[in-house]
Amino acid sequence: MTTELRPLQALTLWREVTLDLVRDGEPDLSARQMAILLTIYLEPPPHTVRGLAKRLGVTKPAITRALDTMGKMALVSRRRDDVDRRNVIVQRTVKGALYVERLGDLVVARSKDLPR
Amino acid sequence: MTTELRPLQALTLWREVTLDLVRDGEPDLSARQMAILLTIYLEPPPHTVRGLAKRLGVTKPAITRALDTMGKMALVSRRRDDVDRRNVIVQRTVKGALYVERLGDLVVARSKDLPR
DNA sequence: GGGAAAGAATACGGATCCGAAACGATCGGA
DNA sequence: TCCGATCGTTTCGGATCCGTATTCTTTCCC
Repeated sequence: MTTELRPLQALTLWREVTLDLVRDGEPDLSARQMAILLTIYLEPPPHTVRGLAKRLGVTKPAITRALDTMGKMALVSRRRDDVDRRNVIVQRTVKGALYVERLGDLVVARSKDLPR
Repeated sequence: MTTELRPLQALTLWREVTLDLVRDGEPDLSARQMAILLTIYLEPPPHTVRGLAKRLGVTKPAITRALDTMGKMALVSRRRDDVDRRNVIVQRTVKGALYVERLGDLVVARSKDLPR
């Protein structure tokens, strides 16, 4: 189906899910980090630093930093590309998959209870 | 209607809207800032620092800082409460209303084009 | 009137972020 | 082989963020 969100419903959904993310105690992901994480988990690999930078419209160091931080959180990992050793392949992790899965459930749950 | 998002649709929606926010050049709002902004614009006033801190489950200085930053961006403004001069009332602005309105349109637009 | 309580802002040390620029490693074509 | 191009990381100065603790003003109540 095509969903038929209206603006007030859309904003309410966005607010409630954001509130859930803020309240759960985990350190917040920045918008960039979130965009990177979801891109890695929703789009087919491989994912490189350069590719992500281009897709997000930000500089490469911004991607490197975000991967550093999310790497410490174990949400993603990095590996050298054996074919072209200049490349770094960004990989999924179990913890990252769980995080993304939980976010999906959160959005679904909040979308079920919106104002008419 | 009650929307019937499925997890993959929910995640795709979240990703695309987040990507839009990252790409539009404006400095990103943190999750906390976003939660504050949407609370101010979606819930009936008055909004105080303490009330927002309690609702978001974060400390008061975190709210003060977020209001400082969003105040510089002209997304919100602050005014002393004349009735109880200890309180600060957080107020909406034209620019903030436009920002929120645009976010709503963004979510609506992205929700119209989700995978089945 | 005076002290406790409440509300918001400020100070602090430490962590993270930004973009631009420089740097090292690797690849590939002449 | 060698030299330019590519890729990712690091460095830099400056800005922002965090929570805790403190300060300042105002209010409330005995």
